[in-house]
Amino acid sequence: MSPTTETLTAERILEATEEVLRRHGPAKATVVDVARALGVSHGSVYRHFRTKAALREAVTQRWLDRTAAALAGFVTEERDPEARLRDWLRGLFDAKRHKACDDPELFATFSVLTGENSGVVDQHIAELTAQLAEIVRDGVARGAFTAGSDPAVTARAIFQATGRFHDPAYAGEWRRPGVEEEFAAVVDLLMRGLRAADGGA
Amino acid sequence: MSPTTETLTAERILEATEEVLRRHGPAKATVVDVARALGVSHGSVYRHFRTKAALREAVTQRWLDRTAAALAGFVTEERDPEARLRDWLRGLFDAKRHKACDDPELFATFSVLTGENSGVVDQHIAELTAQLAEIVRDGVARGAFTAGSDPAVTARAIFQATGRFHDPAYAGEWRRPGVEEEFAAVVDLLMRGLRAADGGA
DNA sequence: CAGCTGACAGAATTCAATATCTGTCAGCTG
DNA sequence: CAGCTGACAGATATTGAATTCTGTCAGCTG
Repeated sequence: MSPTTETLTAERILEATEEVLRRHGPAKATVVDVARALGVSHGSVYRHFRTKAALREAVTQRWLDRTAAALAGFVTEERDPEARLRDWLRGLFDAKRHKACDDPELFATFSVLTGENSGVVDQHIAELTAQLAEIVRDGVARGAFTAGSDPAVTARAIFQATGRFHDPAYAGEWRRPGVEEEFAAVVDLLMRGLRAADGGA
Repeated sequence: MSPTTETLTAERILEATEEVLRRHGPAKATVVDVARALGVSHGSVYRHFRTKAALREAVTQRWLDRTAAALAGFVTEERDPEARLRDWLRGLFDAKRHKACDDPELFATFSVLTGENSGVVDQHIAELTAQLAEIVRDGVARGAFTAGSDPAVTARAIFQATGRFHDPAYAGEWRRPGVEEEFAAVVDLLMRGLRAADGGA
């Protein structure tokens, strides 16, 4: 009765766990459900993940890593740093907003998971701000930006200042009319603060 | 047995309700408790507030109004607009942070209340951004700021960009070492974006 | 013998019975 | 008679007994 006869891998378990979470939600997804979906006993799942918490953490990490990977492209491009920075911020906002608006239940599920796994989230945020710092550093090197002192500090400030447009806590606001304008206003203000004093004029 | 023999006023009920909330927390504070604290029957409380929700809403508003009033001073001062803006933002951050750190339980209670009363909170935020807009408008008039288009839009952007330092959702972060620097970095970036192009040089 | 199974103990959740609370109102009281 | 009381009905919350889940492990299977 197994869905497939492939060997049981961590990857397949993660896949099944995501599916179970999608179907049952975070409160009712059990590891027995996951095992059933894979056609194995739940004891087998524990061979790959020490605890249910570890399994959920791994799913969370996978999810967050996908987002980070999608944004990495903007970092290495050969283009105007300000444009790249704007695109990166917009990319993050759009990605989150689409997830939140297209499938609110799934998004709520992952909001619960991220709430449970602050360590993984901290790591994710560190990765994102590192990407931002890279763009800022490049902008400073090219004379497009004036980063106060440390690009990493500036990057963190940019990330925090735009929190309303990527922190799941604010997901409810992303449907409201006017968010677009609010996003633009915040980004514009930040970009003006970031531009080199000579203004590129 | 009444604590006092004064007539029962809305004000006295609000006072007692705050006390009951402080003692019992938001989940266990009942209107019977409030009535008992005042030495009256709970029916009397309903003479002044149609529902328990209305009572809690009024308490919430009182609480938020106090914060807003404390900041209003910075708006009308005759000083460098940038300094006033910085002081206003710091004032908001310090006020919230002290409330959150000095009495975490009470702060949690009010976080629950604000979560219940989004209408009142929206009004409070509108008032705060109006104060900000006033400072921005003044700064533009004096040639200290370049507000992109509408001071109100800029004010909203400033408020949202500093959300991490006043939104109760982030209260947990306010104890961490480094918040001070993060706050400074965000505010500096915003101030640079706000300053007139001539830089006041 | 590497990997899986399924019975098991203790932890966590559900559910229904019970207790408490909200909001109303007829009547009391000063 | 303006304002308060307290009994009441329906709604909500609490409790603890019964179910379900997690995590382990001795033994089965290919």
